Amino acid sequence: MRIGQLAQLVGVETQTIRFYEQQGLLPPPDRQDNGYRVYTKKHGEGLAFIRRCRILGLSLAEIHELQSYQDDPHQPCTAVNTLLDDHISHVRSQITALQALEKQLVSLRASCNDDREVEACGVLAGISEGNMHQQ
Amino acid sequence: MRIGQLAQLVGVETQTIRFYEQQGLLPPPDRQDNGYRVYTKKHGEGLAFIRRCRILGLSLAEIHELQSYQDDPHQPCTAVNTLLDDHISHVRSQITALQALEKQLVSLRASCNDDREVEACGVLAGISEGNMHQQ
DNA sequence: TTAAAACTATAAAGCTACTATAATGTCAAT
DNA sequence: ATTGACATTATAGTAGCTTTATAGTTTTAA
Repeated sequence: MRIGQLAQLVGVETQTIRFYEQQGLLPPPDRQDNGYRVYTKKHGEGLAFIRRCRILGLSLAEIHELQSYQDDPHQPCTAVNTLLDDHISHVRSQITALQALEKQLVSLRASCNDDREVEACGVLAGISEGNMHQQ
Repeated sequence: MRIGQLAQLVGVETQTIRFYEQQGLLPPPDRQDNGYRVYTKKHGEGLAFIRRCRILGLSLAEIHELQSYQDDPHQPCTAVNTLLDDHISHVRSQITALQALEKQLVSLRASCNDDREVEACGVLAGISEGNMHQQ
């Protein structure tokens, strides 16, 4: 199959496929006489793997790491689990940070209503004066 | 004051100050005969405002928008409040997405322990087969 | 048969918000 | 005179693509 079909199959843009190849995440496929890339089912699986990892929030570097484990199937999978554990704690700390931020924003928003002039806006005043009661 | 002092005062790097100037977020300061930038208290306040906005997660474009409101102090501050409301809902949807992601990751992690070979790793199998029970 | 539409190729720039590096110039102190 | 701390500009790098430009190929329609 050619790049456009693969792209449609997995739901990405063709440029994204070329980009992954360039980044070393997808093996370079064979070429037709005209230079067009020819993909196999294996490529499709590889690409789908990458996309699912991306949906899980893994970075390209982390995906690369997972692929290196796949290439050596008889080592223990501790490293895989550790990678995931690290990622989970990363996601958790992001959540915590965003929740703290939400609190700050909501309390800032409560310091104003819509019926004022910019000059007297509680939100702008709050930011300007640093009344963001941190943490 | 010169750029280094301003940087230390507000807690940013000198390059960041030049960057904000280049992006039109800080007004270009006067220069000494040798070309060095000379900053006033006003610049300090402007920079502090930018930094507090950044801590609140606002983009440079949003900060720019806020500045344009500040320049016209007698219009109603509805737009400011709307900007903040939009940002709050943005943050909330990020939190929601990350919480869903965390669930997915945790259940994926539960499908494996450390005592397997990569070949039998529940995590890798889960990603490969798309057992990520979405949503 | 030919011309347009659709697909492919490469290379390079753009996006965000900086950070880092390079090469150079200025100033105070030793 | 030279070292050190500071300043200047210009350029590239970061992540993960997306967009644009330019060009060649294949397929479809007139």
